[in-house]
Amino acid sequence: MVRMKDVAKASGVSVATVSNALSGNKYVSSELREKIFKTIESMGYKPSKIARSLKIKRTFIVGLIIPDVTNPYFAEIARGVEDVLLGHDYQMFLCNTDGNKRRERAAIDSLISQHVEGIINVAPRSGDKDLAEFVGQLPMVVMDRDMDDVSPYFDSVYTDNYTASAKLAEHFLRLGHKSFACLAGPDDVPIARRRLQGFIDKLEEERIDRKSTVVLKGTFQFESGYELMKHVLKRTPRPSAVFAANDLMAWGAVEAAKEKGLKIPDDVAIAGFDNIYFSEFIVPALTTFHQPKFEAGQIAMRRLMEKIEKKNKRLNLEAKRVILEGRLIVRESTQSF
Amino acid sequence: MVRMKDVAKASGVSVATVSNALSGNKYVSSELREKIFKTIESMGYKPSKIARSLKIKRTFIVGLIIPDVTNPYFAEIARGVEDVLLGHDYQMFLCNTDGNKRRERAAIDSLISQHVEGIINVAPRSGDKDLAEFVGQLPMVVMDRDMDDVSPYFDSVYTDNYTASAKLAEHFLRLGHKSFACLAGPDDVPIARRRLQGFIDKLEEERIDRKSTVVLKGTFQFESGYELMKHVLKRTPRPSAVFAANDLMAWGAVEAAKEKGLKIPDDVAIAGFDNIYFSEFIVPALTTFHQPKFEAGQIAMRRLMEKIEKKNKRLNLEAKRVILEGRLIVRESTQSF
DNA sequence: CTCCACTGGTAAATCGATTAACTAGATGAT
DNA sequence: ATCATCTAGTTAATCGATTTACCAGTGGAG
Repeated sequence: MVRMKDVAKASGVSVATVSNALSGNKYVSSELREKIFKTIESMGYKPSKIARSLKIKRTFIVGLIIPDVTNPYFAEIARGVEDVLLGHDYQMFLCNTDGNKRRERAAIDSLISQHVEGIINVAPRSGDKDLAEFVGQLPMVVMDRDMDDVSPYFDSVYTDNYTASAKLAEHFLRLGHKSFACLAGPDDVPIARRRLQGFIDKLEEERIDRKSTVVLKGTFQFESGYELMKHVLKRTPRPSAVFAANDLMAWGAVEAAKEKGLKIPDDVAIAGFDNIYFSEFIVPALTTFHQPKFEAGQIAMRRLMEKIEKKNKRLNLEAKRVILEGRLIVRESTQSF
Repeated sequence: MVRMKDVAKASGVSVATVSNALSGNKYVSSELREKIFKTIESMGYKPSKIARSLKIKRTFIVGLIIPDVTNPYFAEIARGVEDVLLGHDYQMFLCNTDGNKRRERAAIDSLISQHVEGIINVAPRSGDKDLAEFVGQLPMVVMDRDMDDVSPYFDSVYTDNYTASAKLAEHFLRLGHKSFACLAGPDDVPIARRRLQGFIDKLEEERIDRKSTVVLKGTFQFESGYELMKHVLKRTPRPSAVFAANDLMAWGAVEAAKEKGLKIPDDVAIAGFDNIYFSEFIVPALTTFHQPKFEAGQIAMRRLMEKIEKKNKRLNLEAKRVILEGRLIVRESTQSF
């Protein structure tokens, strides 16, 4: 491996001069600079980012923690994050947690000892106290966690899930539905609770009998939606409208309904949440609440970048919340056209 | 930040002893060891991987280069790679290239200067000569590139695309189809050429008139399949069977056909390639050639790990090719049940 | 009683960069 | 002529670990 020292010797200058020529931090005569660049080229010298990082205490690396890249929702966020990174010459460590608290914790620890400059933590399962432990250790932006209690510590970027699912409820009510099933997410995930609550509250507000609403808890995965829907379809009377906590579950529900020979939306209407890429194309196309995933990733990463800059200037940046604008998207799974 | 030096001072020993206690490389009396661990705990010391890397010349980081995580096919490979990594306490840099040669090149350069220990390069667009430049610089495993010419340089893991698509052709022929359309991948992607060739050759072998086969080139993306299919459906006579170069394109083709009010598979049969997770669930479920994506990621990563180990022992490991076993999966998009 | 091997620990060099402090020479103002 | 300033470079300390070479003390063999 060729080091800066070797380049210096070969071009008859000191390492300091090579370093200055490279960084432009101090003036180096164009004569020498040219000479140096030539030997760098000919020797195939590549500066060691490791050594550099050790000295300047910066790595230009961030960590992205998500439950699962295989989930199109998270994959799109990841692309948004990367999009911003690319322009800044940063690298990204990717960690999947499978929604496992222990793995999430391990990921954060590992990222910290790798000296990442910041972390984007998507849909964390860790409690606020767990996260609070890392306050001050490094900048972190939390996504998809719309509880107030994290915000004092870290920045957050998310959709107002409560209002969003209320809109879905409204949509169902407008269509005249009177009996409902909710395929909810895990109880310990804040956004899952919010989505459920927003939906339920709206129904109550409109004086729908609470007993006419079935609530089942699942895991945000396709299989989960499929299984829960099979249970729902065994009930009599059968609910006429099903709200799934995300598109993957809605999709599973659709499959279960089709298997039973039910017509969607006539026999049963189904809506999801997220508007993942594929929801437009499955049959029937899914009614859902659109979340700007790519943009959310960008926003979160830009915010993280700001925090990193500020931190390096020893400035403190107050924690901030960004509430994303989403929108209801009505498609064939709830309404015939 | 608390350094090893601080821990040493606080426990009244030298840094060497702390280091030895931590690594177990040299014997440290249990008395001291305990004391050291206690102060480490109380001071919240976390060893700097940067400093360690600089000294021992290892980073325990690998790079994964893929066209796009948003594509479920690559996402699954990524999970397979990560699965192996996790057991070895490695971290992974993720780079998306969007199939862009320049970005791929930039990714490799960046990864090298980050001192990754190896790279898994999935479906590279770079030519063999481009890649050859990195031979000897670091271990690399190439995936989804089934050309012989890369193999002398780097390990590779892939499916025998030629034989696989021949099987799909056979399947169509068995069903009695006589006129075909191929929605192929980009011409400069080796596996795209192989898939096309395998299909075409099998047709010829069975004396299908070449003129009855339409070949259109696309981009492996949903939209591309959709657009190409629209062109195909304008032709008279309309082909009765469509082979798309991957599931995403097949899916797009399905949508285009449905839009025209065509029945699948009766009016037109459609098959894809890859068997991505969702292909089982779309309607009609897709006939496709299954590739073991997660397992392929695991295999590639295990192989890379071997190469890294060998390299660190100054041993040379010959380049090797792993041909994966896939299988034909027949579903409703080609055959009514 | 000496010598040697062994044990448990330390001092200091090292990895490859950055950068503060310094220097030698040139230029300019008074 | 003297001193301050500027220019273009160098020397050496530093980042935070690992590891080689060394040392002091102990115990056993001869």
